[in-house]
Amino acid sequence: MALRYAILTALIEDDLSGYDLARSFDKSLGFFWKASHQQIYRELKLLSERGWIKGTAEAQKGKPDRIVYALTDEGRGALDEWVLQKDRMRLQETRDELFIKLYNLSESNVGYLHARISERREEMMRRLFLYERIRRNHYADPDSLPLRRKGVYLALMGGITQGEQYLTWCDDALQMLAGELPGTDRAASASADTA
Amino acid sequence: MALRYAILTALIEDDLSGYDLARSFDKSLGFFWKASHQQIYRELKLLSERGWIKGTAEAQKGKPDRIVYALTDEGRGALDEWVLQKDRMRLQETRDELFIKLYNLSESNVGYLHARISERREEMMRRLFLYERIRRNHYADPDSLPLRRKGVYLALMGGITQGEQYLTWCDDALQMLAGELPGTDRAASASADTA
DNA sequence: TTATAATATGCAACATTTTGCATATAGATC
DNA sequence: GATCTATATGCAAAATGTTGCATATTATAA
Repeated sequence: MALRYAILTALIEDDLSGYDLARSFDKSLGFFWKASHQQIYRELKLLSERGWIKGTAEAQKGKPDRIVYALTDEGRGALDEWVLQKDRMRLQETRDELFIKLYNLSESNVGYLHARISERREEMMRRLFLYERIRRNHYADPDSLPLRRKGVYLALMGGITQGEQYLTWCDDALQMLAGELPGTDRAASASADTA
Repeated sequence: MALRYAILTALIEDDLSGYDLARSFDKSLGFFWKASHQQIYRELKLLSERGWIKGTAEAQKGKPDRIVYALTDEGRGALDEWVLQKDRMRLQETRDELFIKLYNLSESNVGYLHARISERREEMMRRLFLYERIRRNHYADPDSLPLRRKGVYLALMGGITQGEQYLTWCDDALQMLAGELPGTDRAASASADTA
């Protein structure tokens, strides 16, 4: 259900095509809600049928035509309503397979898990660079932002501080696991290092 | 797919019934993977048919019979394999409706969103109490733990530090939103406070 | 000149999760 | 005696999300 409103939210400021949306779900809003292009196109069709958005075909030079969607008044109204709906908007659940895997830590997988955590650290670093750049460029002085933008700023800060916490955790975990890695004197599970 | 392995993981140390599992997914492991009892019973049936777990009916005094499940050697093997499987175990995605809602911050919902963030703060506080108690009681000296327990410890610390970060964010957000709440001199949207 | 990449859209099948309902026992409460 | 709560298990349908495939245009690279 939330995807529907995430799409409407993305359309508040700009009219976008499905393709644009798919890319914007890899950036900004996508930090808090991921969606594949298949999901997005399906939802766009439904939203269009409902009259919450309106699509307009646009010819392009050198590229296939595209359908650009704009929020309608109904859509805007539905979005405003949704924001105020309480129902099941529970506390963020972590849902992370890596943690389940950590519950199974053993000599045979410590090298593997160490490598996975390293990867995640790198990935999170890259993501934080993006977040931070957006912050510097658009949210340097949060107090002077218009109200809506303050909300976006808070979401962004949520992402940034969570990312920083994650990096710290990765470092601690890597350090602890490094102390358990099979040393050079024990060749038995050396392959786990490079796997 | 991960639920399957989360269940197997929960069965490593103890034999449990579906009911026990449902409750344990409200605690410990459940901090990292949530599941309803319907999901759990269905998965238990599948796992049983596959031979990864084995159920034994137990008569109880004063309560309906229960089926207690134990991990089989095949199940244990499948779990060990899964831990080493790379495939799609991506970086944790936040997936939080509240952030999408924050993108829609306006005068008409600032009171509502302030209240929701307050609630979450309370909920996270309660959760952190639990985490911290577990930590004190079972993981006070992490370096002396056996290897598998070190993994559980790392997961627990992930939950704790993330929770602490979340609390900090809530405080910052509440402060910023408090400055935007409709004051007593503006009665227009006063109802949003109590809604 | 064939192949690849980026743009742009979409269907169908499958997997997973959520929601609503259903059933049964027994102690505790009103 | 009726109702509530906790224990204990489960089906069926709906909603959501993922994966694999399909198609079409044009620029660029090998």
